[in-house]
Amino acid sequence: MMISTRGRYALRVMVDLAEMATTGYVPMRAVAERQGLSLKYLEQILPVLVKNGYVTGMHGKKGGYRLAKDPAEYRVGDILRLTEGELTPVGCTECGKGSCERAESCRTLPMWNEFHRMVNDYFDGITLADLMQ
Amino acid sequence: MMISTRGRYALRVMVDLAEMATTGYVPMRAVAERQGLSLKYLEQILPVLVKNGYVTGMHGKKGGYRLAKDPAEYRVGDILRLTEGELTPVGCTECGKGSCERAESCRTLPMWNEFHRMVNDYFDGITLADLMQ
DNA sequence: TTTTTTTCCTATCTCTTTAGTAGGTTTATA
DNA sequence: TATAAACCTACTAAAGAGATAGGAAAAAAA
Repeated sequence: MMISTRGRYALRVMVDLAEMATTGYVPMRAVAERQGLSLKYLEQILPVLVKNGYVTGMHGKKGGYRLAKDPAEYRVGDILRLTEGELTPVGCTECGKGSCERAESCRTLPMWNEFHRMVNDYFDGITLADLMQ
Repeated sequence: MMISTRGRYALRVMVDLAEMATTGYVPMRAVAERQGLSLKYLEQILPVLVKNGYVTGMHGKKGGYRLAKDPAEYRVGDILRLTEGELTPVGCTECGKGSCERAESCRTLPMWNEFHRMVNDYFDGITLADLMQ
């Protein structure tokens, strides 16, 4: 299983925030309840999104979260890469470095590289706006 | 990481067997050495391929393995599904059953389903023959 | 100024998977 | 009968998945 709950939940949260955009700051407690997810688990995922400027977090009473940009500005690929770590479906294509010394002669590597590209392209072609409504 | 060493090694072994086709039965010891893989680990993977008629195993001296069919007859997808278990990149699309009760209203599920289909189609479109030479 | 409500931070835990190692049994050839 | 191979089964160490838990900091309301 390549995409874990971290990335999937992050995505569901962000779509939820997108759909509740008019309501100002949305407390995560409400999102967790609507989505049937563990609040404590989500609290662990969200600071990453805040730090990278994807959502804005507001402390205290009347606080919560809201999207920092227009839903159409978010690529699903970016959100997944942020929450899951690099989207690397195969060990061979570990980001950047050619980790395998057999790379030159390997019969299967080109296939993995193409797959890696395909996966990232797929998710980069979808925005939060596409997932809404 | 979605595709583990089991499936990747199985594939490399089968391509190796395909390229050594003229040599009769090829002992796994030789394949392991050429590919730089643990013999003991491969010995654990190969019986599955034999049981499903992908390769033929021959006991004893002068024994070894060889492909049961023409390289063009093997789809990479089939080999991976056999050695890895179902190719399910996302928990939501667990084979057959709609495991999630939120399926109806889920904003992200269609994307995961489409992704699941894409992954399987990709690997089903490649044969062992495509990987050779 | 105190209470409440929220984000945020960090530690811990259980279960499963991954990637092997290890040792022995069976089978066929020389 | 010796040898070389497939085959079978158990074990293990490390990592990752999917949380739970407890509390600190901050901001608004009372």
